[in-house]
Amino acid sequence: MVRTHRVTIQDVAVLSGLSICTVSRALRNLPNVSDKARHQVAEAASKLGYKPSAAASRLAGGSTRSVAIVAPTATAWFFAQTVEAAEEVLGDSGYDTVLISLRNKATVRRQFFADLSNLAQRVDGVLLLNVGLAPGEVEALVACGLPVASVGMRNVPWDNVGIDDEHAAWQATQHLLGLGHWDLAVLSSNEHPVVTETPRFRGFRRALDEHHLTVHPDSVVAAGPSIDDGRRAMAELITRGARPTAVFAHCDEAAFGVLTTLREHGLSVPKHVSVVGIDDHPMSGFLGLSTVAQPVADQGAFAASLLCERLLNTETPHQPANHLLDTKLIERKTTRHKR
Amino acid sequence: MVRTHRVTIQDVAVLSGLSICTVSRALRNLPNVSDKARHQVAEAASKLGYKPSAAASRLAGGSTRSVAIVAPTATAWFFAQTVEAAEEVLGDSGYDTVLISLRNKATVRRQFFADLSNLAQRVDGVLLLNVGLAPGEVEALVACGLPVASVGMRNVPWDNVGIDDEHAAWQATQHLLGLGHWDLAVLSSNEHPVVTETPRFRGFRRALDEHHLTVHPDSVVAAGPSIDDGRRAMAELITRGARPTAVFAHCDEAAFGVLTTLREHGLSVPKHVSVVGIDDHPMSGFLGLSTVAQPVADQGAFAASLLCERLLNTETPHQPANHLLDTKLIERKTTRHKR
DNA sequence: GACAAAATTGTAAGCGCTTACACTTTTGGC
DNA sequence: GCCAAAAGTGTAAGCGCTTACAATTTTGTC
Repeated sequence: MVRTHRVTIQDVAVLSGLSICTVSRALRNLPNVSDKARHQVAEAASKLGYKPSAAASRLAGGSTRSVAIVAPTATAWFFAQTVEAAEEVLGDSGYDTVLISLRNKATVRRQFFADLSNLAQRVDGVLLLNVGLAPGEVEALVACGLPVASVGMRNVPWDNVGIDDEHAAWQATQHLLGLGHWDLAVLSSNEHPVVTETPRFRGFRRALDEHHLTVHPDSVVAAGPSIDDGRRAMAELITRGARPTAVFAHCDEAAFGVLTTLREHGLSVPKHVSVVGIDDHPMSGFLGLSTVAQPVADQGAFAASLLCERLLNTETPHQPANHLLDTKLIERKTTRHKR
Repeated sequence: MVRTHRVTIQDVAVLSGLSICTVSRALRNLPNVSDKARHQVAEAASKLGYKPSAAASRLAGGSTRSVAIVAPTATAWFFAQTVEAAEEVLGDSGYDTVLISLRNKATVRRQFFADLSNLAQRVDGVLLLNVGLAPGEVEALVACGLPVASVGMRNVPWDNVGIDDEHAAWQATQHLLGLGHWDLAVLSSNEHPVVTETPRFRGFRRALDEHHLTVHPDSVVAAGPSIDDGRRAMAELITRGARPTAVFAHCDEAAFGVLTTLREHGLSVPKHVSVVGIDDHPMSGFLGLSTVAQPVADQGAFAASLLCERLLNTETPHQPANHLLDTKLIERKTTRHKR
């Protein structure tokens, strides 16, 4: 195949008999272009198979036609689902998806925030997935000027889609308490600097409060959203001497890990210990894991569409909204009455 | 925060007392720059916190500093793992990762190949993950001029990292046959147009051949790499009236789905049916799934590093190599002797 | 030292697009 | 029909970088 010269806006201009400038405006649907011109341009462009150069467009002050998706880790089930759903929506709107995984590492995370100004010239917007923000980071994000949208975040000055995490955790915990358990352990997300300040932890605590129970520090353990982290966390709990009759894991994968460790220690579920998670992972049904179901792909797709909207009308002022999707407790076989 | 003017190469040139051109060369480690100049440039650049503009660099014929990772689907465990591992390596080499999921859809897939020339101007290279190639697609890829590397592919004119799929499938099947099973069913990847021509299917068939057994078409079913696909595939098998005493699934997630359906139908594993997969997914241990373990993240990281090497020396001619990593049969509890 | 060759550095012309501004044409009110 | 306002179109100046090629300096040889 011969390396044919790339089709530029110039070619379109010549073929349509108009100036580059008019072509540029027509292509981007800007005002002040006659219908006739628009038509000619559209025809010429499609005939030539013209695709604007992202680099040139960007350099001249236009858009990069790409957005960054930032996730605490890309391997967890929840993130793989939301990323793919978001990627689809973005792709349909003509945006490339630049994946940035923080790999659950503080250093990577710091690097990301330090490089924001740099990021700002490579993408048009940012989609944050459950990225726990430290003080000042919201400001840094806003300051870099990129439109932002997020999944699973709180009190942020941009559009967010999520579930009511506190409520979901409350549902799970309340379920356990309703079954007569009062010696509970909790796996809390390790993504936040302060484990006991995540919304899910708060929901857990609130449920205990309502039953006049208090949280024992030894029953709280941090875990990432993975099976291995769940395993380790439960093992840690046991090492500490905690012998809860029920465990609430902040996500199903962590709950799977908990099940694994419990079995390794000869503790049977739900006979000795009840376990509940959040997510409704495809394996949860098979394993009989009781959980609080949440729509996952929907969150990614929804947040991506909100971001696209922002990207389309950068000018229009906009009141950021927080969209909460429903969660539902699904009782299965890993939870039962305390004997 | 004040929107300060971006630091350009011009600023570095002025501060270092050299010309833009020399700075450009020094920054890219090109020859014909004195050590002294290199030093001054490096110092000035770091003092100003200079980062080259990807757009300008690209437009002027330089690189985009980003590569595309293309996966048949981004949600499967294997791909989430390899993508993250590759993203890390690429990131460390200064490349952004553009994620492209084919979403297991023929239309998306076709679109991707049709848009290759377009892709070529947005990224510097492509990392293909188990993308089944139709005739002509290899040529299309080569023609677009982008350096390519891949994971899990065969007979391709670029660097590849993978396992010996045929052998892995043979290992799994041989294990089943060795246990006395002769009525086998197989879940084969649906990603290829011809299900019975995937390497894993060939390994399956070869093992049968060696035992003078033949493959019955009703015992072959297509499935994607997901639990749900595995469920459906096994259900389909049962609907067809197949009553195999052992099932080989092309990946662990599909095997999980098989387990699910079997239980729904009152068939117990391994009493009635033996099941074996490939992967060694973190859940497989817990579920007792017999499987052929493969290094997963390693493949993504390795392929990414090979691609980076290609990217560094585009000029140097290069003999593409196929790197095969080892696999290992892990016998657990879902396989046992046929009664 | 003189001079050619080699090494280093600078000049300037783009890369393909956006956009301020100038210019031309159309529209509409009287 | 006339004229100002509105609408449409074109000109040209960059955006920040790469890269021929020209200009300059350094090196090495006799």
